[in-house]
This record gives sequence, structure tokens and C-alpha cells, in this order.
Amino acid sequence: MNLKPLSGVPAPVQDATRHQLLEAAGAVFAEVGFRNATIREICRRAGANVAAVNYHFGDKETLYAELLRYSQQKAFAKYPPLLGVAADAPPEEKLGAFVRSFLLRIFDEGSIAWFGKMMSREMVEPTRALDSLVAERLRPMADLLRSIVAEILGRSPQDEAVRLCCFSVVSQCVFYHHCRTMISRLFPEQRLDASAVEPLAGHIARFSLAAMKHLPDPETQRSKPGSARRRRH
Amino acid sequence: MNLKPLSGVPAPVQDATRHQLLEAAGAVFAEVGFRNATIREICRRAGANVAAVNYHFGDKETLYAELLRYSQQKAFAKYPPLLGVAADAPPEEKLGAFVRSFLLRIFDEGSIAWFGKMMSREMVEPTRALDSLVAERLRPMADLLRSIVAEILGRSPQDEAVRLCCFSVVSQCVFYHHCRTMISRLFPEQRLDASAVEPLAGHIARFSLAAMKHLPDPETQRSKPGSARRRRH
DNA sequence: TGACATGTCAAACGATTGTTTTAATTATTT
DNA sequence: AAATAATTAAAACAATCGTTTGACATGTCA
Repeated sequence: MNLKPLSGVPAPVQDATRHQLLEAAGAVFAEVGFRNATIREICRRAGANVAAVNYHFGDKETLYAELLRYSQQKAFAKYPPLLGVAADAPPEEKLGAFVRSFLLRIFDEGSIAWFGKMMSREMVEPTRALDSLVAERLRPMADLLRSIVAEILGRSPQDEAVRLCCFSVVSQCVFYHHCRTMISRLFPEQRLDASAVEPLAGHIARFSLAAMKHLPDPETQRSKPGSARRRRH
Repeated sequence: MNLKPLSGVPAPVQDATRHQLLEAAGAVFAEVGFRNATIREICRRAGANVAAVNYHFGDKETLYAELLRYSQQKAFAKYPPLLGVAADAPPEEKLGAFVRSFLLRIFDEGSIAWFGKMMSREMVEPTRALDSLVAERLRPMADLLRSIVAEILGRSPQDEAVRLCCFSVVSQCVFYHHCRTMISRLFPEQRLDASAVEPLAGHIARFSLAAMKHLPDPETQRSKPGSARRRRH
């Protein structure tokens, strides 16, 4: 019986097969998702035997989980949530950076985009691998956005209005994750590559800031001083 | 050799097995998606034999396509895109109805929600059945929203700003399609049932209207009279 | 009743999948 | 060089899937 190497320990990089499996798996998983991906196709692309995945990673699910972490670190290393913006910058500037980094991670090409594509599928069909990702990366991201929006609105991060505005901001970003198919069908004039990041990020930031600065208040909330009171028909 | 009935002709409703297969398939497809769904599970729930799907529908894909149309008609019959709003109502009111109907279709329970759940998966993993759906239902919806937003912005429906604002509006709605999993993990205080429709629809409409009425203009666009000019840092 | 189309059923087919086995090969250490 | 561990390779295993088959039941119409 073969003893498999303990996964999790930092393997020497010279382990070429293992690394090529990761790279091949990234392309395949990002393209067709966890369930549709076949170990045979991954191994074919990696130039390895069918048994290679089980030898190096144990099983398909572990390979997937390890890849999700790998691609996440790669994407956030290149595009951190606030890019280079200083911690004491005005919240409007932080929001712009948050949005731009989000889109940059989506529209980058090759291995950087793996994480986004895998996340799109995790939303609809979560894997066990999602749990640790939420705790380590996604929850801090959510808290960061909450604090930015809270500062812009002048409210507590736990406020309902803050939560709803976070949804509004994030939703406009993930939209270009999930709905690429539909966008290119219904709006073929919309570019969906790296050149689209600046105009889209600019729009989302402007749209959201304009909304938050001029949001009328429903009955249950207090008005921000200076903003117009209620516009209804 | 058995001759299968021509699918597409309006079958007499007394065909009990066929109808029960549709109902069972709706639950299964909406729950686990096309690929994860098994004919055996569908037939089990319908109380039918494994061969029933092939006899009544030809194959799994045809059953899925027929169900997608079936569930779409059901959902839009109950919640049309503008609900009851008059054709000459102000665009702000139409936008509110558009958003509300969208969320109602998402958060309704049972068979009405099938369509939304199936669409979530179609976004990430399109089926051939999507093509006709786009032409018959989704494109008219997109054109409707485009005309509403164009009227609010006072621009042509082909204007880039109109397109981007359509994205912003729709994205906030479909967000509650795709990201339910993540929302309930990161914001467990957010309700995600029918009782959430009114507050969410209200927020999305207010947020979007406030944004569109106070949107500063980037270089490439003309300013709307009365709105503040540019706010950048 | 007999002929025939319609619908249902149990069983099997053929293909694909993740995984395992077992032997051969390569690399490393003694 | 010999011995031992690590890695690769071909083949098969076991399970699942969509689909088909052919027998059987049911209903309809002559």
C-alpha cells in the first residue's frame, strides 16, 4: 500500500507533477465546474496518469479544495481588496478601490480568473470547500465593505440600511461574474474583457455613491442631515 | 417499437403520468440542476417507472426544456413584469413594479420559484433550452427595462449610461437569486423569504432612483440639467 | 370477442465516472 | 552497486447514469 504525502505541508516546488495537476485542474474546474470536470481530462492536460490525482491529492474533492485556496491566494495577492489605498483614505475612495479590485479579479485572464469562476459555481452549488473560504477570506471582505458603507452613510455597521447598501454594491460587481452569458446575449455591445474594468468600476462607484448620498429614508430609518426628505409618488 | 407522442402539441390534461412527471421534474431540477438531477429520482417522486420520461418526453433534455417553458409561463402569469401598473404611468412607478415583480418571482414558494432557480443555473451553465427563452421572454424584458431607464435618465435606450444603469438595477435583483447561499452565511440576520420582498424591493427602487437622479457624468457623457457636476478625488 | 394502439413495468445495455490495484520505473539513500 | 522509497503506468473495479428492450396490461373500436 502506498503512503500518500501529507497534504497541507508545503511541498517542495520541484514536485512537477503535483504542480501541473494543480494548473490543469484550475483550467478544467474553472471552465466546467467541479461536478462536470473529470479526473481523466485533468490528468490528460497535465500529461499525467489517471491515478496521479489520487496519489498526490487523495481524491477529487481534496484537489478541488486545495485549488480553491491556491487560486484565491493568487487572485488576492495580485488584487488586494483595497488595492493600494491608504487605511485613512476617505471612504468614497476606499469604495472605489473595493469595486475596482473586485472587477479586476473577475476580468483578469488565465489563472487569476479561476477563483472568480469557481466562486460563481460555489454560489449556486456550494462545496464543502466553501466553509473555510468564508471564514478566512469572504467574511473579512464583507466586514470591510460594511465598515466603508457605514462610514459613507454615517450609520452603524449593524444598521439595516448599511446591510442593504452593501448588497447593492456587491451585487453590481458579482453581476459580471454570474450573468456574463446573459449580458453577451442581450447586450452584445457590452465589452467583457479587461478593457471593461475601468468604465464598469467607474459606473458602479458613481452609481452607488450617488445613491447613498441621496437615499431618501423609509419610515423606519432616520434621515441624514442635509439630504432631501422623501420623494415619492 | 413504440411511437412517442409528438411533444409540443397541447396534450390533454388527463394525461396524469405526464403531468406528474413535470411536477416532479420541476422540484428536482430546481433543487439540484439539470446535470445533477437523475431520471430515476424524478420518476420515483412521480410514482412512475424509469422508462416513463423517455416514453413521454423522448429524453431528459426535452423534459428539461419543456419544464423551463412551463415554469416560466407559470411564474410570469402570476407576476407579470409590470404587475398591474398602467402603460402610461410615470417611469419611476414602472421601475418599482419591475423590481418588485422580479423579487416576487424569486421569493415565491413552490413551483413559482422553479423558474428562478433554474435560471440561476442557466446563467452559470447554459443549456440549449435557454436560446428560445431568451428570444421569447428575456429579450422583451431587457427592452422593457431599457425603455424605463431611458425615460428616467432622459436619454436614448441605446445610450451607454442607460445600459449600465440597467445592469445596476437588474444586478441588485438577481443577486438574491445567485447569492442566497452567501447572504445567509455572511448576513444571517437577512430574511430570505416572501416577507423580505417589500423591504428589498423598496430599497432597490429607492437606491436606484436616487442614483439615476443624481448620477454625476463621466467625461464621455452629457450632464443632465440640474445635477451636480462631478465629484472626484 | 378479436385486433390494435397506448401505456407501464422489470430488466438489462452501454457508456462514463472516481477510485483502486498491482506491477514497473525512477530517484534516493546506504 | 545494492537496497529502499517515491512515483508512474496500465488495467480493472464498482457504482451510477441515460436509455433501450421486450413482455405485459389496459383501453378502444371493429
